[in-house]
Order: sequence, then C-alpha cells, then structure tokens
Amino acid sequence: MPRLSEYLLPTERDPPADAEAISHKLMVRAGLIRQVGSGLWSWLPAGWRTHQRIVQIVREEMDAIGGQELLLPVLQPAEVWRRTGRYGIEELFKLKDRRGADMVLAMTHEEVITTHAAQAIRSYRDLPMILYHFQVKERDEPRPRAGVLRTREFVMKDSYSFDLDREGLEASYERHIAAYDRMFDRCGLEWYRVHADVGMMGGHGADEYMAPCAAGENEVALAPGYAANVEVATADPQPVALPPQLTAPEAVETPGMTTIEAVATHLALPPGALLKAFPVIKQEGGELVMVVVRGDHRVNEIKLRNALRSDFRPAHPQEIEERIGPPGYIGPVGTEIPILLDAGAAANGAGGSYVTGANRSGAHLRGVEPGRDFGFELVDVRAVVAGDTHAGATIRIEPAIEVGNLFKLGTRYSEPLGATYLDQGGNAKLIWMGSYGFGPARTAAAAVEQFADAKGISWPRAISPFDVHLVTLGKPGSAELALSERLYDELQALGLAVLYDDRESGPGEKFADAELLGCPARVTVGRRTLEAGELEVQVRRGLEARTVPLEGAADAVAELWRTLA
RNA sequence: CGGGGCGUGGCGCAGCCUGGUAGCGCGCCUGCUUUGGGAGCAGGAGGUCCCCGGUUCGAAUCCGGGCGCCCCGACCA
Repeated sequence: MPRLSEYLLPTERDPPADAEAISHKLMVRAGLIRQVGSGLWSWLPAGWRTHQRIVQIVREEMDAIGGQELLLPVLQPAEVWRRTGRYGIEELFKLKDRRGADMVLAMTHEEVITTHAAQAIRSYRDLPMILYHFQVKERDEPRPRAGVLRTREFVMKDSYSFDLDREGLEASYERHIAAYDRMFDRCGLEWYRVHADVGMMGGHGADEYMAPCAAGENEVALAPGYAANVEVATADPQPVALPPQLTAPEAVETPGMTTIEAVATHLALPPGALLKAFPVIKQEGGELVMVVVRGDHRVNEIKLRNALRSDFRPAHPQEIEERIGPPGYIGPVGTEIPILLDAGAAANGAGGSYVTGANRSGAHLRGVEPGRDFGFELVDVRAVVAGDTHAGATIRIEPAIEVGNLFKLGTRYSEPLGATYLDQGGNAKLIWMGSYGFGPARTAAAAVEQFADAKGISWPRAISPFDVHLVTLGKPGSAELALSERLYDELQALGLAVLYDDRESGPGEKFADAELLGCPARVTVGRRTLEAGELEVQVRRGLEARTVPLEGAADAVAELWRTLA
C-alpha cells in the first residue's frame, strides 16, 4: 500500500476548463484519470485501483453463475464482420494490415466468440455454457463526452451465453439478471433495471441497468413497480376533457392556423382535444402511412420504428401535398392511406370527439370519432411524459447512465457464423445466444456522480481506491509520526487498503486532498491525538467526525470501516 | 452531420481589438520560519504562444489554410 510521498496522485485545485460533468471534473482533479485525446483516457494508479475493484466484483459474480473467463483479441479480421453484416457500422474502426488485408478493432465480441463456439461446441452435451472476458472495446463515437462516461476506447466485461433453445436462453438470461443485480448492489450504486429497445437487429428482448445521475444521457420512466427506458416505455396518458360528440364531423374555418397551438386557442380547446397527423414513409417498401397521436403528445421515433417494423422518414411536404392534403391541415378523415392511431388517443375517446385537419386549406373538422369516421390500426408510439400513469402509479422521468445491458440474441449470430450443435437425434440445431455487457468505467463515474459533494468524491466502500486514508500531521522525529507509522502497519495487517499521507505538507492541504479523493474513512494522527488519547476518524459520506480510543485503535478503525456504506 | 466556443509554462487565465522585451494566480525547485483546514518570507527554474503558409523591418497579435479539444443537438447494433 502506498505512501503518498511516493505515489502518483496528481491532484488539482481547478477542474479542466472544458469539463461539465461532475465525474469528469472530480476524477481529473482527484488524480484518477487524464485525457489523451477526444474520448481517450489514461487511468492513473488510484483510478485504476477503483476500476480493478469493480472488475473483481464482476468477476466473482460471473464465476458464481458458472462463467468461464477467457480473452479474445481486439484486432480482428474483417471477414467475420462481413459475414454477420456488421462491417458497415460507422462506429466500427477499420484498418488494413501490412499486406493490405482488411482488419477491424472490435466494438464488441459476438463475431469472434461465436466463431469459437461454432468450432468448439459440437454436441448438446456441451451446452449450456457462459464465457466472458474483460477487454478493451473500440468505438468511433460521433461525440465522446463527459470524461469517462462516453469514450472511444473502454474496458467492458462482456459475457456470452450458449444454449440449446429459447428456454435455455431464458434461463441463462435470468442467471445474468441475478448476477447483475448483485454486482451493482455490491458496487454500492443506485440503479434501476429497465426494459430496453431490442433494436432492429436485436432479437428477443433486452434490459438495461441504469444508474440515475445528472450527467446521464438516457432517460428512464419510473413508477412503483415499473421501470423502462423512455425509448420503449408505455403508460396511460393524463386524461383530457374532450368536446361533446356530434352526429357527423363538421368543418370549422381556421385560416392561417397550421399549428395545434393556434387551432386549440382559436376553438378554446385544450391541445389534447386535437389529433395530430404525422405522415411518414416506410423505408421497407416506401409506403406512406399516417401516424395519429393526441395533440399534446409527441411521437417516440424508436417506438414508431418498432411498430412499423421498419425505419422511416417524415414525408416531404410535396409528398403530403400530392397524396393527402395541404401541410398543416391534414387529418385522417377521408384519406386512402393506412392510419396508425396511438393508444393514447384511442383510450381517451369515449364520450367525446376530436378536432382534426380537414385535408383542405384553412379548415379543420370537429366532432371526429376514431372508428366511426376513420379506420385505423391501434399502435403505441407516443413518448411517455412525467405525470402519466402505469397501473395507476404516477410516472416520473429521470436522467441516467447506462452501466450494463442484457440482450437475448437468439440465433442472430449463430446463424451467419454456423454455430450449431447436434441434438440427441443427431440433427444440427442453431445455438441460442445471449450477450451481456458491464462497464466498469461508467460504473465508477456513475458512483462519483451519485455521491459527490462540495468537497469531492465519496466512494462506496467496495470500490474506493483505498479503504482508509491515513493522514499524519507529525514532523520527522515526533511521537505522532511514530504512531502514524505503527498504525499504517497495523491497519494493513488487518487487511485494509491504506493510503498513507506522509508528505511534509500542511494539514489543510492533506485534508483537502483526502476529501477530494473520497476514501470512505480518513484517520488523522496529530498532536491532539496523543493529548486526548483518541484517534479521529472522519467518515467521508456526510463528513461525520468520530473518535476511537488509541488503545486498540487499528481494530476499532477496521470495525468502523465495516459499517460504512 | 448541423450549431456554438476554445487552443498562450503542469492547472486556471490575461495579453490579441490598436503588431515592437511573453505576463498573472496556483503548482514546482532551494533556504529559513510555520504545522489541526490549501501558511509566510527570500531566491529560482520552466513556454516551438496548436501547426503550415502569407503580409510586414518586425506576428501570440493581422490574413489564408489545416489540425486538435469542448459544449448543445442528431446519432449511439
């Protein structure tokens, strides 16, 4: 365990000028990380200790569910990526070797692990199996940001499960969920497991582990008993008062009013009493479709993409003009094109009616009732907002950083790479796969974000670079210094990781550095210590000062440490 | 990819408009004093002013091009 006088811990008083995120500022100031280039970071010794403590927790939990650790290369032939259709990904770093062969730097390791599985797994007797490694991932991110939260190179624990069939995959997936719950609990993080978008190529299901924090780039919708990424979240909308029903739709003149806002104001109705039409062109087949949501709702593009089972783009004004009506006045009544009606509008319809565009310039229709006045396919494509409800409970939306993810891959990779086994009947069957990521760097940064205060970092006990930060105020030759040296040895003998600040600087500087670095307990040895016969221990979380008797002090400190968060 | 901003000792910044000795705070080194909240005094080291080109007697400063970095948005298998 290091003496600070000999240790590389370059603390700074000022944060980097261009830093925004708390974790970015504090991890640089505390001497944990240093930037090399955009999205490229070095981990200095203390920072790497935290990283490796997280890695060890993850390793223990992976081993506990039967995972086998191995190591796959980062530099890979392009060939396998071509076979799975992922060579075209823009974030994939591509290069050539000296012979001109196409190579890639892996952004994840499905291709290579599946290649091995295809070769090595032959029989149903070989399954199930979980393989994992800790390896660098390379991603040519369009926009790295916030220190170590979004980088172009980072270590990830990725594991891969191999099973006989769908049921087997479900079981492996459940074991990972249990393991991940334990990992994040042990790391001392606040976290949510949320349902996530499976993506276009994704397969059969996905969950994400989200650590709530201000610097988070994702949003999660939360209610008691419910947690989902807003990308897929579903909820009941807040009700809106609708105008009464009419026997048939009736035109109202609305010259120059092309926005929901303008029409609602003009008719003295809430925006939610209007229906908003959003015409899109499906990429597959180029079909024009009209998506209809309540006027106060927004379309969630990911949910819409999933509902369409296709990428899409908004229709151009010219396409709208030619095939539906004047932009700003379009609506679902009387059109020929397919209508997708959002459930948020359909649910609210009973006993009232809506206002829609009339497909004629300067006019809207009132008294419109879905079903009676236009046919539709019911979909759920609206963006959930705070205040909606799920099973009666009110939804709130929080920013969060993704620290782990679980994917049911199914046969997405085993099929193109020919990963099969022989079943009991001697038939070749595709292996069912899952993949599971865990980001130690993001976990560390999220912990910094969640627990930092005005003085600096406050690490959860399990992932602090050191357990105890021992500060001596004794001068060379003093009794205090002799006591400090003895405590240093005794604390280590009890198995604690101790950072010993034996530098010849003033107390203020030492205290400030200790609070910046954020080890869970700070032990101070000064003149007071000997005079009072007590040792001062500051608990970092809350900056609470405690004392323990000098007699048996090391044991008492260890005891106290065990009670900390 | 769209928008905005920034590049000057290790960190944070001034100087640039109006061209003429490269400066400040912190940090660092030496000595003395100090020692429970970033201490004082004295002395000292350290900079291709992002790069290339141009204008000029002279460029950190003006002009052109390039590179790098940050923030907002889009994207994020």
